[in-house]
Amino acid sequence: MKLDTGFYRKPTLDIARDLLGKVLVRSTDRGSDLLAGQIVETEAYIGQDDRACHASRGRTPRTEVMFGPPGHAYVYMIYGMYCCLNVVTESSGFPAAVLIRAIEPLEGGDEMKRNRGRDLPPHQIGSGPGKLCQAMRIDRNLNTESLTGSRLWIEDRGYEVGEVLSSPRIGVAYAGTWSARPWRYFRADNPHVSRHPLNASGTFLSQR
DNA sequence: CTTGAGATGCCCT
DNA sequence: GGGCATCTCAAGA
Repeated sequence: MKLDTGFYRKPTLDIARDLLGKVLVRSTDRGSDLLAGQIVETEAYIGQDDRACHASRGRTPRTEVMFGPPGHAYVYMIYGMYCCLNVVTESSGFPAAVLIRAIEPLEGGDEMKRNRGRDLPPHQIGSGPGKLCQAMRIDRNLNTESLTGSRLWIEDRGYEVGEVLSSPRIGVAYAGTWSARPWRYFRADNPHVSRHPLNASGTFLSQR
């Protein structure tokens, strides 16, 4: 069942943890089938004090959506060529969001592979915030989109999550002491997680 | 396996 | 103009 607004109006760390095992679903005009993937990795960005959070630099056109009501998409472009998907959390006026960092493809895997523009093994389709947006055709046209609408939403399909690990967030070394907070969450047993610690010791297949 | 460089557009100073 | 919540490819060990 589709998550409703109430799911997103909670403390952001709870949501980041609870989104693991939920299913991100995308409905597009092209291709009649849905694209769907299980969320296996997230990061929390919480408030104007959090120096890693885009909203820490104030209320601007880009960050406006984070100050708005929960349950909407915050999609921004990074490095000029990739997009990242966040879900806005907490209450209006308090800027916070959860970055979706990795998904395990469940439906439409072939189309996702085509969207990625190359032939890839399954664990490379959605193992990163830019990768999953490319795979599911998520770009800035979906910025501010409601997650209770018909183009992009998240479902609970009753998946068991198993062991959850946390770590500092990726790529925010500039954020001073805030960079050390363990606000990244990921499934311990899942090879679709980006930069999974087990990859280095060879338990999972290579990310490349 | 690892490391390093380059791509490339937008946001904010 | 500087820097960015990234990714891919090529080269080396």
